[in-house]
Amino acid sequence: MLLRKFGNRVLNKLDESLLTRLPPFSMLDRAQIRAILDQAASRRYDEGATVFGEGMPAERFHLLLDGTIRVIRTTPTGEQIIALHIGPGQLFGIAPALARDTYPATAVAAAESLALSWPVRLWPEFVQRYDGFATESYRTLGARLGEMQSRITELATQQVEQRVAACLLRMVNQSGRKVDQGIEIAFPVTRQNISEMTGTTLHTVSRLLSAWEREGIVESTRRRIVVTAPHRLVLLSGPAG
Amino acid sequence: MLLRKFGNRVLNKLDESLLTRLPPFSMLDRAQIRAILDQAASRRYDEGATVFGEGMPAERFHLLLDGTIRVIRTTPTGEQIIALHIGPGQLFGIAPALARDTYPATAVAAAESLALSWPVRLWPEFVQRYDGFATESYRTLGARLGEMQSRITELATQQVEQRVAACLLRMVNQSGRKVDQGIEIAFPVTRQNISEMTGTTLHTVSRLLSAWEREGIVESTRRRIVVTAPHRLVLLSGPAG
DNA sequence: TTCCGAATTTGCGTAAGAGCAAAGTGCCGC
DNA sequence: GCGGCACTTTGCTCTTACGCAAATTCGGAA
Repeated sequence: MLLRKFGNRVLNKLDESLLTRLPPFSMLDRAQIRAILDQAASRRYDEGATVFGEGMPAERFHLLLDGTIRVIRTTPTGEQIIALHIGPGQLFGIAPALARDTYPATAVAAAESLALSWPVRLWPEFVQRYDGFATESYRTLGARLGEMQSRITELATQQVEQRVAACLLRMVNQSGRKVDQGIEIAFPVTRQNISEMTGTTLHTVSRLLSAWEREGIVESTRRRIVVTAPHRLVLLSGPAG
Repeated sequence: MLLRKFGNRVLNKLDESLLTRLPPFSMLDRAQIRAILDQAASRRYDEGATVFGEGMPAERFHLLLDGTIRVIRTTPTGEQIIALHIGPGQLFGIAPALARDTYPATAVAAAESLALSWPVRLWPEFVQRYDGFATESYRTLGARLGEMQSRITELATQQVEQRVAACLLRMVNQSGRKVDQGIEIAFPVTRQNISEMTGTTLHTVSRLLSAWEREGIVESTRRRIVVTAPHRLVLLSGPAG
C-alpha cells in the first residue's frame, strides 16, 4: 500500500510517474505534471475521516491516490445512502466542474486513504492550460452519470436479491483484489453499508450473504467479503445483468 | 404554444430574443446568438416521436424550445423507466459534453415539441468561443446530477406513496401551468408513466390517485393531472421532503 | 353519432421484505 | 488474556405493494 511506502508529506519522483498513468493527466508531459503537483496539497485520511461534508463551501477539488472514498448523502430522517465509491486515480469533489459552490454530498474515507487536492480557483486554469484534462474529467463525470442512471433503473425494477448481487459485482469490478479463494473487495464493507447502497435493510443483506455463503458463492468475515464464484453472482444479478 | 405561432421552419427575430433568455446563451450578445442560430437545425416532433435512441451514435446535441422531452431507458426485460423530463430552454442529448460518442438513453417527445440541434463537432467550438456557454451547460448538468441523486435516495428510502407524491410535485414544479382548479402538469401523463418514474406499478399509482382525488388533493382526467392542493402533497412526500 | 381501443379503476390473494427482538461472535484495545 | 463493543445472525410477525383478473370509462376517429 502506498501509504506505508511514502508516508504522507512529500511528493516524490514516483508520484510523478504514478500521476502520468491517471486519466485526468494521461495526456500531459513531465513539466506539466510537475507544475500541477507543485500546487497540490497531499493529505492522509484515517478510515472514517471526513474529507468534506454536504453543503460545505466547495473550496478544493481532490484526486484520490490510494484507498477508497465513500460518497454519501443523509436523508432528513437521518438514514444514510451511499451514492458511489471513489477508487485510486479518480477525481472527486469536483464541484467546480459543475459550477457549484458547495459540495452536494459528504465524502468519507472507507479505508485509510491518500489524496491530493487543489483550490477550486485552479480548475479553470487546469481546464484551459492542460489539453485533455477537461475531456478526461468530463468523461469520468459521464461514466458516473451513467452509473447513477443504472442504479436508478436497478432500484426501480429489480428486486433486492438482484440489487445486492449487482452491488457486490460493482465493488468487485471497481476494487477487487485477487486472493486465494477468489476476489476480495479491497475496502471494509459492513452489511449495513451494503444495505445503504442497495436500498434495503442490513437484516435482509445479512440473510442473503448467509445464504450465498452456504451455497459457496461468497466467503466473508467481519467487514471483509471475498467473492468465490462471481459468475454465479452475475446470474443472480438478473436477466442479462 | 410556440408551435402554433411560428410553425417549424424559419427562425425569426422573436426566436432570437427568446434564446437570449435561455441559460446556455444568457451571456452572449446579439451577433453571437445570430451566429449560433445560423448553424442550427430546427425540427418539430409529434407526441411520441423519437428524437434519438439509446446506443445510437451521438451526432447532434439539442435544445428544446417548446414542449416536453422524456428521457427513457429500457431494461433487458423490456420495462421502461423514465430518467427525467426536459423542459423548454434546456439542452439535451449533450453526449459531447461528457466525451461520449453514443447516446446513453432514448429521448421521446412527451408532447408535441420543437427543438433546435447542432452537429456535435460544434460543441467544442461553442465552448471555446462563447463565454459562459460551458459554465451554464455544466451547471445544468450538475443540477441534473443532483436530481438523479435525489431520485436514488428517494427510491432507496421512501415508500411508494411518498415517491409518487414527490414525483407529481417535481412535474408540477418543472412544468406546471396555472389553471382554475389548481396547477396542471403541462404534458400528458399516464398512470403507467408515473409508475415508470417512481419504480412501482400502474395499479398502485391508480389506487393512490383515486384516493387523492377522493380527498380533494388532485383532479385528473385521462392523461391530464391537476394538483389542487400542492401543500398536502408536500406533506405526503415525506418528512421535510 | 357510434364505435373502438387505450387508459383507468377496483377487488382479491399473495409474496417479498421490513420491522422488531434477541442471541451470538469476532476483533480491537487495554 | 480479557472485556466490551461493533457487527452479524436468525426467528417471527406484519405490512406493503405486487400480480392477476375483470369491469368500466373516456376520448378520439370514422
